[in-house]
Order: sequence, then C-alpha cells, then structure tokens
Amino acid sequence: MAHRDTPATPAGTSLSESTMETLLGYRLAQASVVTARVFADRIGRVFDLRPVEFTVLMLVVENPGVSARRLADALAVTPPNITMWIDRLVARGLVERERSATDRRAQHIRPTPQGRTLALDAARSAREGEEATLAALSPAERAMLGELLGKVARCRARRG
Amino acid sequence: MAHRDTPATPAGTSLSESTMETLLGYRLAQASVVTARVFADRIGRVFDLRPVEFTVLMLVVENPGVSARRLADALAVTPPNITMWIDRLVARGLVERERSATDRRAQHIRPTPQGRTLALDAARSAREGEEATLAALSPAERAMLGELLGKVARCRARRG
DNA sequence: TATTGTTATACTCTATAACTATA
DNA sequence: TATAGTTATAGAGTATAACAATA
Repeated sequence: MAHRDTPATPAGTSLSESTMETLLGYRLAQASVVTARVFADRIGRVFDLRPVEFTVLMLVVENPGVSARRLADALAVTPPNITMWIDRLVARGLVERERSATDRRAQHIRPTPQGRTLALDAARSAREGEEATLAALSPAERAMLGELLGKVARCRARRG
Repeated sequence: MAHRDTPATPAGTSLSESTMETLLGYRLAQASVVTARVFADRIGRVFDLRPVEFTVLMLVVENPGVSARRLADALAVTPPNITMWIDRLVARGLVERERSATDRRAQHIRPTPQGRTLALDAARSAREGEEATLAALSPAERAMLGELLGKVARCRARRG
C-alpha cells in the first residue's frame, strides 16, 4: 500500500493557509467569526435580535419612513424575507408600517420609541463589545479597516 | 389622523447608515456581499463548490493529512457539519480519508490529484474575479486590508 | 473519563414561484 | 406592462443530542 506516512500538521499549530489568505472572501469570513461572536454575546442573547433583524431595525431608525424595497436592496435580502423580518419587528412593537399616501403600493416604515431606544442601546453595546474584543487593533487601524471595507462594499454591482 | 407626512428618504439615494458604519460587523457583512457574489460566479457555478466546501478542500490541499477536528476548528464549523462536507468531497473523489495509525479515532485527510488541481484552479479563478471586481482598490490598499482582517481574525477566542 | 468522528434530527435562514393591489 | 409587497413552499446551511470507537 506504500502510503506515505507524512507526519501531518502537528496539532497545536495553526493550519497553513497561504493560498486562502490571498482571497479577500476567506479573510472576510475568518474575521466575521470574531464579530459574529461579539454580536451573539452582546445583541443576540441580550436583545433577542438576529443580525439581519438588528440591521433592519437600525436602518429604520436612521431612515424613518423608508420602504421595504429599499431595505431589501440595502441588505441584499429578498422581498419575502424582508417582509418576514419586518413582521417580527412589528410584532414586537419596535417598528410600524404605514401605507404611502402618494403610492399606495408602497409603505413607510418607522421606528417606535421603544424600537429606537432598543436599537441605540444594542448598537452601543455592540460597539463596546467590538472595542474590547479588538483591542489588538489601534484606533487608527480600526478606522482604516472601516474605510477599506466601505470601499469594498461600494464595489457591489447594482441589481445583481 | 395627523400623520406627519415626513418626506421619507428619497429613492435613488443611499440609505443613511452612520451608526451602522461604526460597527465592524456591519461593514464586514456589507463587504461580504461583494465577495460572495464573486465566489458564486467564479467558483460556485463553475466548480460546483460551496464556500465552506471550497475552503475545506483548499485547507486539505495546503495541510495534507489534517484531521477533521482541526478543519472544524479552523472553519468554526461543528463536527457533524465537517463530516458532511468531507463526505461530499470524498464522494466526488477530491479528498481521501485514512485512519491514523497512531490514534485510531482520528483520521488523515488528503487531497487526490484531481482535488488538488481543482482547488488550485478554483483559487486562481476566484483571485482573478476579486481583482477585477475590486479594481477600485489599489494593490497597497488590498494588501493593507488583508493584513488588518488577519489581525481581526487573530482576535478569535480559543474554543468558544 | 475525555476525545474523534458519525448518525439522526430539528431549526434557522434564504430563495423561488405565484399571487394582490396598485401604478 | 411593471412595481411594491405578500403568501406559500422548498431548499440550503447549521445546530443539538445521542451514539460508537478509541484513548
């Protein structure tokens, strides 16, 4: 059988990932493991909000009167799904729907006072969690990283 | 009814996201929309590999003889799931399992020649796709971004 | 007793298709 | 005819629990 008895990568060491590291998608995924954990600890458990749910709420707070369509586009989520997430927020009294007077197909979504408070509390908590977890990065590095990620996000093709 | 007829954010403009932008998790998610699309176009459709599946294959290529456990840890995937992904790669003849001689619970996973070829082809294609899509970023910016993301990934708590 | 890996299973999230009501 | 939103439903992905084999 002449299997080479290659002494596999010893445990305790990190796996080699030199090729993967050249792919931005991989590095994003690895970095997201960290932020997802912070989110779960700081927002998921405490405020009972899923990532998308929190983002929808926060965007509604920052853009009161926004339509479901625009939220779906901003989050790259399909129309049926944005309906579901908004449903959940409405059921919890965090946002409200209102038919548009000018285009009766569309709707305006606005935060309730409770929704606004909860969103801002959650955001603050997440920010604190990230700061604590990412202490290895200087403020300048964090800022630079944010800028670069924003530049990547702006490479998104319209209407994909 | 005295509803305020606030002229909601006009369509055509981007949504305001100043608070969200202060959260690294949000920026990562937004940037991931771009890389996920590149992946789907360049790897998903062409090579019929899902993101996790591709990453498993690539890590096996770069770490021949690695155990399932270490792959699961590296990818933050649960043991049952890594079993499933490896099953799929084995079924396609891209990797092989071998019982460890020293610890008969564990196994060594190695790429087949076809697996190796396919992984490297896919990686090259993904890299080309990212370069084309992220042309708005200079090589220096791309390198800096990769470094910073690596630094974030290294903030991952062990065994969470 | 702890660890590697597997099976069985349920849950979450997302996508597609078909529908309504407006424009 | 096209668009905003909804419903119904299927699929992909992930998680938990229980188990087998080995250490």
